[in-house]
Amino acid sequence: MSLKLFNTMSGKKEEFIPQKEKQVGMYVCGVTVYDYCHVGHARAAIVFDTLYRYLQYLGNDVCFIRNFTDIDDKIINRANEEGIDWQEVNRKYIEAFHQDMGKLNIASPTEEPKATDHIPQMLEMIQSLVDQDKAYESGGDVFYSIKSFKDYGCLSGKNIDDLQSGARVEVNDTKKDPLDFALWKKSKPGEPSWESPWGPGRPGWHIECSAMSKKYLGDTFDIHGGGKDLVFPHHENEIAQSCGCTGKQPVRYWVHNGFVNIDKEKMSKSLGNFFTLRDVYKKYHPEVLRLFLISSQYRSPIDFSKKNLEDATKVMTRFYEGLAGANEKLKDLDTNSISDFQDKVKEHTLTKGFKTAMNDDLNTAVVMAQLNEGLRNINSALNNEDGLEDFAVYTHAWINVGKVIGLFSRTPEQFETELFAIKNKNLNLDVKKIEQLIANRNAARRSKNWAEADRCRDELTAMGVLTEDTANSTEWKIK
RNA sequence: GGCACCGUCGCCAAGUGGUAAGGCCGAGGUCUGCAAAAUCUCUACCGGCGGUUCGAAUCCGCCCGGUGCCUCCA
Repeated sequence: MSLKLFNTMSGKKEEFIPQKEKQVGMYVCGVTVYDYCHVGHARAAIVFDTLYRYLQYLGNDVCFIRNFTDIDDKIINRANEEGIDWQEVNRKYIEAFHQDMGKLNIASPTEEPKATDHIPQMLEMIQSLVDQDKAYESGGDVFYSIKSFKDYGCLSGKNIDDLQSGARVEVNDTKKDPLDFALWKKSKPGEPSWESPWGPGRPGWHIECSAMSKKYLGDTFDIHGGGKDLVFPHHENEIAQSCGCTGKQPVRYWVHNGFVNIDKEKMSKSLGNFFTLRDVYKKYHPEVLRLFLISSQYRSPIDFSKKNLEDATKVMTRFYEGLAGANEKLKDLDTNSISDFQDKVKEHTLTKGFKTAMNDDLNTAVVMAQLNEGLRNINSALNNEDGLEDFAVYTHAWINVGKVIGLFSRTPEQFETELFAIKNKNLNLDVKKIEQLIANRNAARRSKNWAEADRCRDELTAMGVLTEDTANSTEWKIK
C-alpha cells in the first residue's frame, strides 16, 4: 500500500516514489501578490497543504517551497492605482495572504521565496539559455525560442501547430515565433528594473519558478504543484526553460488541482465572479471552508455555493460537538496508562482506512465519509459506560485523521465561539435576554407549567435560538 | 477550430469490470412533558443509444448536455 498521485505529465495515477527515500522536494506555485486571495487560491493552498501534511505523516522529510510572485504588470498597475510603491503592494498583500491562509490552518512551507530575491539566479539561467542559442535578445527583451525544445507541449498535450492555429497568442513583432515567451522584459521608464546583460528590465513570469525550484530543490525534484490553469503555459514554459538549461526534466510528478466554480463556471478575476477569503469569513467559518474544499477530490471542479457552505457548516459543527462529547468522556482518562496506546491508534482500522483513501490520489472525499461514520460511532458510544480504553483509541484515531487533513485546528470551545460570532454578526442577539428566557423557561418546566415553558421557547425560536435541554441544564445556540 | 475533462438519489459527493460510501434535505421509530440534539430504519439500477463481456455506473463507439485550456489566472 503506497501513495499514488495523478501525474499530469503521464495522465495517470502513479506510485509516488521520491528520488531519495523518505525525502521529498515539493514546489508549489503561490500567488501574485497584488490583491486579496480568493477561494480559488484557498483551494490550491489547502490541496497542497494537505499533501504536505500527508507526506510528513507518512514519515517523509518534506522540503516544501511555495513562492510569491512579487514583480509583474499587475503589481505595477496596482501600485500606480493606489499611489504607493510596488514593494508596498507586495508587503500589504503578503501580510494579508498569511492572515487569510493562516485561518485555514495552512502550515508554513519550508521556504516562501520571492521572485525579486532571486534575480541573479534567473539571470544565470537566462544567460545559459542565450549561450545555448535557446533564447535570444530582441530590443532589450529576451525570449525563449520554443522551437529549440522538441518536447514543447508535452505537459499540456498540445502540439505547436494547434497552438498557432488558435491564433490567440500575443502579436509581437519582436518575437521570432509568436509562441516564444519572455524570459526578460525590458523595463519602461519609471518601472522597477534590474540590471542585466541586455539592459535594465525585469524577469518574465515563468523563469522565477524555474530558478527558485532549482535553487532550493535542485535540477530535478519530486513534486511540482499548482492550479490546473497553470499547466499551460506556465508549467509548460518552466519545463522548457529548465530542460533547456540543465538538460534534465525538472519535475517527477506534476500535480494540479481543479477549479472552484460559481454556478458551474470557473471562479476568476477576469469574470469577476470571485469571493475573497475576507468576504467568505464574514459568513462562514474558515475551517468550514476548508472542510468544504476537501469534501471532493482535489482534481474535480467544486461549486462554491451558499447551500454547500451551509451543509459544510452543519458537518463541521457536528464534528466539533462530537469531539466535545468525546473529550468530556475522556477527561479523567490518562492515555499513557493504556498499554501501547499510540500503536493501537496507528494500527486502528480507522487509521488504515484513512491511509487507503489518501493513498489513492488523496481521496479526501472518502476520508470525509470515514469521519462521518467515525462520528456516528463516537456519538453512539458516548452514553456507553464500558470500553473506555477502546473508546479512547477510537477517538484518538478519529481525531488524528482529522488533524492530518488539517481539521480540528481549534478546540471545540474555540470553534463554537468563533462560529457564534460569525452567526451573531447579523442577528446581534441579546445574550442576557436569552439567558433570562431560558431561566424563565426552566422555572416553568420545574413547576410543570408546559404552556409557559413552550412560550419561552417559541420566543427564543423566533429570535433564531435553538435550545437543547440536557440532564440538568439547557444549552442554546444559533440555528 | 484544436486539445482535455465531466454528466451517479431533490441537492452535494465517493465508487472506474462483479449487482451503488458518506453528507444535506425528507419519512418513520427510540429518547423527551413536548421539542432539540443524538441514535436507528427507509429513500438511486448511475445522461441517451448501441457494442465488448458470464457480468459494466465502471471498457469501446456514437449522440445529447456541461465545463476547462489554447491570453493573465490557484
